[in-house]
Amino acid sequence: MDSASIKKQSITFTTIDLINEFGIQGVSTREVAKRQGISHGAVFQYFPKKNDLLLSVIEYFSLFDHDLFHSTRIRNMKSKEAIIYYIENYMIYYESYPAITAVYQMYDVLQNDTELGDKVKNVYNTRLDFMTKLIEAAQKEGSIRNTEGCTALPVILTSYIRGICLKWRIEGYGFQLRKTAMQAINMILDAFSL
Amino acid sequence: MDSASIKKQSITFTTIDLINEFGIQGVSTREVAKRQGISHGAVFQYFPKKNDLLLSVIEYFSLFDHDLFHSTRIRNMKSKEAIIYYIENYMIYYESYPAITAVYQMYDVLQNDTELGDKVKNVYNTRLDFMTKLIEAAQKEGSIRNTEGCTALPVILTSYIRGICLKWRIEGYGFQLRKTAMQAINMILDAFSL
Amino acid sequence: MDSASIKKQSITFTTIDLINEFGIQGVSTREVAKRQGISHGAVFQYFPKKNDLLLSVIEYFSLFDHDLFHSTRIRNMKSKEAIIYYIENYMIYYESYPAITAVYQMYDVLQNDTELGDKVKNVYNTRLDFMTKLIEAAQKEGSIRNTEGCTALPVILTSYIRGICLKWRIEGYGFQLRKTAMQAINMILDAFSL
Amino acid sequence: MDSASIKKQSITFTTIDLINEFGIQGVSTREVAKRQGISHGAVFQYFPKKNDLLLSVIEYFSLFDHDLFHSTRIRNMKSKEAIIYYIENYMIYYESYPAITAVYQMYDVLQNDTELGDKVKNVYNTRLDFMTKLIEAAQKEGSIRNTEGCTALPVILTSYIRGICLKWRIEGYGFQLRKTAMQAINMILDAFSL
DNA sequence: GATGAATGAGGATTCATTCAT
DNA sequence: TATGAATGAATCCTCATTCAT
Repeated sequence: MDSASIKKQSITFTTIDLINEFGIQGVSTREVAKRQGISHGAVFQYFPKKNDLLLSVIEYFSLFDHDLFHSTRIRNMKSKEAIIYYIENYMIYYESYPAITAVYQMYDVLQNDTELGDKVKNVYNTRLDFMTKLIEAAQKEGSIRNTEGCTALPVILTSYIRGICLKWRIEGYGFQLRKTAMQAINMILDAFSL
Repeated sequence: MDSASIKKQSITFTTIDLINEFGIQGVSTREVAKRQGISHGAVFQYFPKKNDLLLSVIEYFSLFDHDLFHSTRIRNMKSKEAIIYYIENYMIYYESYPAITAVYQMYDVLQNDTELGDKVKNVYNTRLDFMTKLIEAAQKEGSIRNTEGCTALPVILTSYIRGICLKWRIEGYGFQLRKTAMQAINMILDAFSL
Repeated sequence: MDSASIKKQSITFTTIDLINEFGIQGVSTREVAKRQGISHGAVFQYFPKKNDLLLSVIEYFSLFDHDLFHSTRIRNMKSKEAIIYYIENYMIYYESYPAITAVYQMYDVLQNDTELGDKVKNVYNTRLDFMTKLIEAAQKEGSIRNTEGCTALPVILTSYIRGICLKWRIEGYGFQLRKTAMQAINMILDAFSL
Repeated sequence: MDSASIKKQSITFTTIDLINEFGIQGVSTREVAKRQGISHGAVFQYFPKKNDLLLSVIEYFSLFDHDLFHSTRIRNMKSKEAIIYYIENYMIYYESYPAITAVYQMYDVLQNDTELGDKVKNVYNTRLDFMTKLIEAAQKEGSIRNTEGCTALPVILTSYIRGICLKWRIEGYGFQLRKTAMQAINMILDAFSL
C-alpha cells in the first residue's frame, strides 16, 4: 500500500473513532484534521468531499465481507457450522475493534444521503443475501427446519447481531460480545433445527 | 391539554417528520419553524434549547410504553399471548405512523449527547426489562422453554423488532410490517416452546 | 420602502462600492458585512445567496432604465433631441454616482454565471433595442441618414457610452464625463445627419 | 524560443482559455495545471506568482501591437486606408482567436490590481495614442474633417471595436465579426470625411 | 526541472440562540 | 406571546504558495 493509501486509511480510522465518540454530527473535517495532526486543508487532498470520507468509512466497514463470504464458502463445513463460522468472525472482529460497531448502528442515519444510502443499502442487502443462502443450504442439507415461516430466519439472525452490538454499546462494552452472541446464535439455530 | 401543550406536540411531530426525511443532521430549528408556519423565534418559546425538542421527541416515542405495559398486564392473557399482544401493538402503531420508526433507529446516534443518551438508555432498558418479564412469566407458566441459554430471548425479540423496522425503512415500506413481523415472532415463540 | 428593503439597498450600495474598488473578485460577503457594520451572518438574512446580492446589483444598475425609456418617449421631442436626452440622462447619473460605472464595465465578466449572465444580457439587449428604436424614428423623421450601413449606429452609440465611461475610470475621473460625452454624441449625430 | 518559453506560452494560452470560459474568478493555478497536464507545483516554476501569469496574459494580448503599429506605418498608405488596415488586422486576429476577446473585455476588472492595472492602462493608452496619431495624420492629409469636436474620434473608434467584440461574445459569436465591424468603421470614417 | 503533499488564510453558508419590539 | 433581525461560531471547501523529495 502506498503512502497515500496509508494516509487515507489512517484518516478513515480517525473518522470512525470520531463517529464512535460523537456520532455522525460530531464528525467535522476540522476535527478529523486536528486528530490526525494535519492541517485542515490536507484532509481534502485525500478526500475531496466530506462524503468521500464517509464513503470510505462504509467501505472499510464492509471491507472484509467478500473475503469472509469466500472463506466461509471454501471451508466445506456443514451449513450450520458455516453459519456459526460466518457470524463468529464478525464478533471477533467487532470485539477487537469496538469503534466500528458505531458504523453498524448508523445504517438508517446514512440513508438520508443518496450516495451513502445506496452504499449502505448495498452492504445491508449483500450481507442479508449471504445469510439467506447459508440458511437455505442448511435447509436443503436438512440441518435446519424448512417450515413455511422460516424465511424470516435470515432477518432474525442479522437483526440479532446488530441488536446485540447495540446492547454492547449501550452497556459500555460491559459484557463479552462474542461469547454472549454465539450462545444466542447457537440457541437460535438449535431451536430451528429438526 | 392546554394550547401550549398542543403546540408543543405539534412541533414535536414536525420534528419527527424532519428526522424521518433528513435524519438528525437535517433537523434545524429554522426548518421546524418553517414547517410549522411559525416564526423561528417562536420555537424557542416552547423549547428553549434544541435538545429540549429532541428530548420531547424521545418522550413521544416512548409515550405509550407505560400504558402498553399496563394494558398488557391487566388483560390476564396467557404469557405467550401477552408477548404477542405487546409486540403487535407496536407493529400496529409503527404501521400507522411510519415516521416514528426513524427515531427507533436512532438509539445509538442519540447516545452521543449525555442528556439524550440517558433518556434513550432508559427507554431501551425499560422495554427490554418488560420483555424479559413477559418471557420469564411464560417460562414459569411453562409455555416457553427454560433452557440455560434462553436468557437471550428478550434480546432476540427486541432486536428482531428493531431489525424488521430497519428493513421496512430500507425497502421503502414495501411490505406489510405487521404481518411480516408477527409471523416471525410467532415462529420464534413456537421454536422456543416446549 | 420598509426597513428591510432599505437595508437591502444599503447592502447593495456597499457591494457596488466594493466592486468599484476591488472588482468582482474583491467582493466577499465578509467584507460587505464589515463595511455595513453588521455581522457576517446578517448579510444572508437579506441575500440568502451571494448571487442574490449580485443580482440585486445588476437590478439596481438597470433600475431607472424603464422610467427613462418612458420619460424619453412621452416628452414628444424630435427624435434627435430624444436621443440626446436619453443619453445625457445616463451621463448625469453616472457623473453623480461614479461607482456604478464599475458594473457597466463588468458585462462580460458576469456572463460566466448563467443567472447573472441572463440578467445582464437582458439589460444589454433592452438598452440596445431602445437605442435602435430611437434611431429608426429619427431616420423616419428624416433627421438621420438612412444609408445601408446605418444599422450600425445603435452599436456605435452604446459602445461609445460604455467606452467613454471606461476612459473616465482609467483616467481617475479626470475629465468631465457628461460634457465630453455629449460633445462626442452630438458630433456623431451631426455626422450622420443629412 | 527555448523550451521554457514555449511552455510559458502554452500555459498562458491555457489561462486565456480559462478566462474565456469561466472569467477571471474561474482561473485557478490548479485548473491551469490540470489542463496543461502538469503538476500543480510546476506552474509556479514558470510563473512564481499568479499575477505573473496574468501579466503574461496581458502581455500576450498586446504582443502584436508594436508590430502592427510598425507595419501600419511603413506601408505608406493613405491615412484612411491605414486606419482601416490597422483595425481590420485586429478583427482578423480576434476572429481567428475568439477567446482572446475575453481579455479585451477585462480592462476594468484588471485595474483593481496595481501591477496589472498599470500594464492594462499602458496597453489602453498606447492603442488610443496610435489611433489618435492615425486620425491626426488623416486630418492633416485632409481626408478626415477637422472640426473642433473631432478629437473624440479616436475614442469613438476604439470604443466601437471593443463594443462590437462584446456584442459578438454576448451573441455567442453569432455574426461575422470582421465584416460587421469593417462596414461600421467605413461608415464612421465616411461620415467624418469632408 | 518536476512532483505532490502540506499549509493556512479566506471563501460562502448554516445554525442555535438571544433580544428588542 | 410572537416576531424577525442580529449574532458569532461552526460548517465544508478552495486557493495560492511553499518545499522536501
